Amino acid sequence: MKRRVTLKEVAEQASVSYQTVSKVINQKVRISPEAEQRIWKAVKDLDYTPSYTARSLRSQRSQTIGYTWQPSPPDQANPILDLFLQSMFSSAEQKGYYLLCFPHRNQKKILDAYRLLIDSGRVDAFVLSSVENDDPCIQFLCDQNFPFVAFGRQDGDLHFPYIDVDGGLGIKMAVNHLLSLSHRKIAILAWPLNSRVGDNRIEGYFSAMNSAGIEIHPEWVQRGEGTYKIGYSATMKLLSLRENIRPTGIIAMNDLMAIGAMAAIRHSGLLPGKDIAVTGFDDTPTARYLRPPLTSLRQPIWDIGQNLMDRLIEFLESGTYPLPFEELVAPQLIIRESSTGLPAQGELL
Amino acid sequence: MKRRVTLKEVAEQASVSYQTVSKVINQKVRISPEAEQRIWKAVKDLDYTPSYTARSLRSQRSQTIGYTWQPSPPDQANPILDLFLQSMFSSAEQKGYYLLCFPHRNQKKILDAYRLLIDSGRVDAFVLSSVENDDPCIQFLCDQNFPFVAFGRQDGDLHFPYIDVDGGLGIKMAVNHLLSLSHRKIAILAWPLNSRVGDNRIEGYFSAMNSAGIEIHPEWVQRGEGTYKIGYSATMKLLSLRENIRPTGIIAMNDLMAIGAMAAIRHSGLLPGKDIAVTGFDDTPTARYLRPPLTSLRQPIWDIGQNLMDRLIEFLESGTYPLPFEELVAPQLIIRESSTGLPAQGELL
DNA sequence: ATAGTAAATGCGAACGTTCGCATAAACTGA
DNA sequence: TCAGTTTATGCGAACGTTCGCATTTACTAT
Repeated sequence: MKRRVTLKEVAEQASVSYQTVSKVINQKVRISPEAEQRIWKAVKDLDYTPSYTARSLRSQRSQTIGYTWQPSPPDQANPILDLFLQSMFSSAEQKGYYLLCFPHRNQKKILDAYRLLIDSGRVDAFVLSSVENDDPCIQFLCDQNFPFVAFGRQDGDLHFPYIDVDGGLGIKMAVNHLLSLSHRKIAILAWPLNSRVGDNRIEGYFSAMNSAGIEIHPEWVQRGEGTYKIGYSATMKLLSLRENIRPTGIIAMNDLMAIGAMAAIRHSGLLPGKDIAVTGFDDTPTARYLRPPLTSLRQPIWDIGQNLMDRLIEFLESGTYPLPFEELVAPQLIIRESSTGLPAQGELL
Repeated sequence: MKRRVTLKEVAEQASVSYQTVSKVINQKVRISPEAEQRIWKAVKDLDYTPSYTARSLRSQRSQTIGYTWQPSPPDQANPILDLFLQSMFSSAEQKGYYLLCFPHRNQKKILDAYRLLIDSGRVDAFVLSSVENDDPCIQFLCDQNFPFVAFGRQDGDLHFPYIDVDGGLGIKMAVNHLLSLSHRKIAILAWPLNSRVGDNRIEGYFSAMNSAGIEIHPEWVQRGEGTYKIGYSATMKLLSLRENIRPTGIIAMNDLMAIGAMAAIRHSGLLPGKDIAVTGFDDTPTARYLRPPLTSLRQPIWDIGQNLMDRLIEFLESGTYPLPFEELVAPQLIIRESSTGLPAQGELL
């Protein structure tokens, strides 16, 4: 490991004061062309790289953005957040920022982690994802007036810059899709009460069904954790309803529940897609490889990550957030055989 | 945003010099109990947190580890690396280190990124993954004598600390599994020539087949990128072989190719699992939800990430790597219906 | 020519630590 | 009791920058 090249050495080589070199490098001052020439040459010859540490000690900025996310259980990896990460990187890198990732254990410890990162001056801002109502982190960062952007919104009085996917709209699209295929008895596999994301999404179901003038039978709303198991058992319940209210279409709030639903349908001697239409949410990589391939809602994750990062950096450098301060984007319905019963065009062989 | 609390303020409050406070905090010195008491009280009262930046400027260490990985294409997310990341975080956090992630574009730019991170003093070490032969990053870091550990090995003279999964052993396990099910004509969907990982894995195929005294028909070795499409088309070729050499078992080097293989088998009017046994590699989350569920090789990613990180930090703090310097770990064969034709015990409903 | 302004560069200080050495105080043992 | 040793604390410097102000030099306009 070679020794570090400092400003002073560059200055000596270029026969100017080291402070002048600093100014030239940061383009803080106009200087005679010859001197500038000399300085850049010296920088290049010596292969000088500014010390990040010294720079941020002096300027009190770390050029680093903190990010944490819910680790998904090993057997249930979250490809969406993987993509989200990548998109943020690619955006941050171009502007000369780095991402500092740290793990997310229980809610109590996470606040300490934020505090430490802020107090020790390691990060200039945060990105949050998987925002829920009453998320203490949001409250904390707002209180501290520390810069951040969020992937996900929150009900309530707090105002902060976010981008979120309009889950209600997404579900509405799925319901309308089934309606257009002449389904009338449509059930939903929803999340437990009082989840912000879940509430948004189910609202879309109510609204779409209402618009179509369909009365929702209470049994059609099944709630539970978004697991395969719940999807399976809830669907079994639905299929055991008496014939005149037994659903012919099932909307699941994520792909995993939809997969469970399809298994339940098959085990009941029915064909998912043909006899009962199923849709998921997230369009996980698995969706297209299922039998039948799963109709699902895809979120524009890449754009969201890039946008969030761009806005955050814009704020850090200019002091104001670009508009829109809050934004809701629409997911895209990817139609496959699990809802139509027909192989989709251009899909896998 | 409140102003930063510094050592000097703590010192004043505790009526000692600020350097003494520093020493107490870092446990560099013994001091009278009363003074120590006062100092800790002041630290707590003022809610003092050392400035990370100042600290690392002075001590020339950043307590930060750099990590980069190949961004997987959006439609083909890599849940394995997601898990790998998490395991490293959880290990690093406990020791007070952070992970700085940065994206991985083309090979040329990545070297510049390493250089910048090193020269600007932002990281103390790196973790590499997806190591290939002749990886220029490894060469570079070895040349610079900059600390790093790798997930993956390399053929050649370079010595560096790594952990790798024994892919050859994994494939051997899969082949032996099929042999034990009385398959004799076993084909392999392999990667293009001259991929280190691919070469290791196919070696296991050759070796297992040899040990069983089976002569490998050249057509049984199909090569191509590890995509669904290649898996599909290669399997179509295999199925069109004349009956006496048409394989009854197919080993794929990743799950995606195995999925393509199963689709090809089904489209040929055969049943994967029953008529033709198929195995994959990686045990992606998708594997268990396929029809039939896919037999696959699972890598102990979590342990690997933790181990690598522990060893790296150990090195940073003590100056020597704990043994073993190089380690090969075995994957685990997860047996499901795609190879046996029978529903596995304890699997999904 | 001469004050007045603009442009080019230098200088000292500061950011908040850690580190080694110096010093003062207290304690040992004959 | 006094040199010798240990223990507790303080002090100055350094890490490599950036920043604002001071200074010098050159240039304009009367």
